[in-house]
Amino acid sequence: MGKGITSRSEDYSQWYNDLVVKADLAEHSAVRGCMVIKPYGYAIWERMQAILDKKFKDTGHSNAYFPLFIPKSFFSKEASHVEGFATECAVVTHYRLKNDGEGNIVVDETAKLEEELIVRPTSETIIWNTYKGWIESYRDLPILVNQWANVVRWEMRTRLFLRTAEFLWQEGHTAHATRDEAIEEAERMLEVYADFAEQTLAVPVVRGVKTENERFAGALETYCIEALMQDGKALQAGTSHFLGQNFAKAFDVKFTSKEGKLEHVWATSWGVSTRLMGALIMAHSDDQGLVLPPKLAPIQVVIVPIYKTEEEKATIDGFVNSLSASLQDMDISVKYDDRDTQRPGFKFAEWEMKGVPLRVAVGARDMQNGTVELARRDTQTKETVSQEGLAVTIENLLGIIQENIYHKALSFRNEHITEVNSYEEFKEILETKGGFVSCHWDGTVETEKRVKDETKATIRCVPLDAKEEAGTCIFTGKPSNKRVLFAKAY
RNA sequence: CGGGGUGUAGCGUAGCCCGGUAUCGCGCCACAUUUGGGAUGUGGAGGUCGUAGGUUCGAAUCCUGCCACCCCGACCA
Repeated sequence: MGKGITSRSEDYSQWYNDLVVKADLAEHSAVRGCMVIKPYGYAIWERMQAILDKKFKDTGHSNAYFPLFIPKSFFSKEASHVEGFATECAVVTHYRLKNDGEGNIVVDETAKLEEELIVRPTSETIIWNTYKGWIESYRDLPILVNQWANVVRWEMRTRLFLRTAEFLWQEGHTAHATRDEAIEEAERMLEVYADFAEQTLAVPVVRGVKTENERFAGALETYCIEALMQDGKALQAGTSHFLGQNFAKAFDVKFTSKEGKLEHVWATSWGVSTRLMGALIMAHSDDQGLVLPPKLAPIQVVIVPIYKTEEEKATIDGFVNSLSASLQDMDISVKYDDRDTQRPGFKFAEWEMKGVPLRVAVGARDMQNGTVELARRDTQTKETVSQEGLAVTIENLLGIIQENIYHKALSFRNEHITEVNSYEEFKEILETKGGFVSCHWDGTVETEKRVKDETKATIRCVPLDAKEEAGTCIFTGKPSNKRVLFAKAY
């Protein structure tokens, strides 16, 4: 690796790719713009899924599954939604292949579909087409459904985890009787995401709403969480949309209210994807490799034995077996790396690369002294501790590591929110320091676009906690009543 | 999709300008010595040089098409 992450150099991209590959998370597939998620990478995704899924259930949602293919006509029903997705879809036009007689498999032109099928770029349309049949009365509402699925967007430019042609995600699609209830749902799910990012991923996020320009195609309001990466660029980590009645109107989904009136339902959708893996990697990792917060790490503790003879190994095995059992009782996942094909130093480096939060090294010397060596991945420090009460020591330390990783990321993020009051200052900060730039903006799409053209920075969000404050737009000088966050983004 | 770059063993590469069947390192296999931070020695295996054509007595090398990947731009979770 050897390329400094903290330098904010152009090597950052290369560093990221190397890290992903060397930490054994993913690789490019033979299929354009797609990726292969390798077992270790997928284990991290499964942790995310498990934790998020529980949060969804706890907030009253159920999982369901809808088709991968969406008839083209569904797409043209919601005008702004079409515009947002029309240019980036994979389209199925035929349903049969044949042998051309020369040993080549070719598309059978006679097997052309009447109506093309779109590989879902997101499922609003097919889900609302389905919900139409599920909803008649206010008694059928709310519908609180989530789907774990893959989606495809034919992106021009791809990047492992951050932007791949196919990606894994969850998408929640809810239907409500009232506007307020739908808004409440969208805000609730944003908070679920924000809490997950901060408490589990240890990635601090800014909660906010998108400007009209950056809003989801078909939404009235897009709530988002924005994270900051170590190179000073922002990353949208999750979104929750208040869709108003747009999809209900497009798909004619009506219900009879308590008052006996026929009304269109109110909708939300929300999602996070394997992009969170990218956020995790770029927020915490260093030149030694991945740094995983304990709550997410598939392996929280790795134990490496150090021995010369089989007798020593047997003694260590006995100790490790009982330690592992205690840790597992505490729901701490343990890996005993007793491969005799690798030396200890190699294992140390390998598990550091994979981001295991805590390493326990036990040798003959330790067995005599009744100690072990604990090595933290986050601080790269080592200490020798007693074997007595070790499981509890480890449990506590994992908690401390989780906190430390979060606070490190939090102070970095806070140091990289810079308030500016002039366009010169704005450009200066973007060029030299990066991060979020907090400033006044006149609220127009035009200004936003011009700033983007000139600086590549976009409005990441209008923070939900932005305080009322009289000011003037740094670009046009027009009045503004709150600050927004600009940044260069992934 | 526009501009630039790169494709040579599992990985990273030299060779290409100036054509003569491929270099080095890591990794891999065997054995020995090793084992508290990525071991060392000796021996060994592994390559349709991205792909399809063309030029040539002869192509990794020159020419053309195609494909993939990387970087920049437009687009985007």
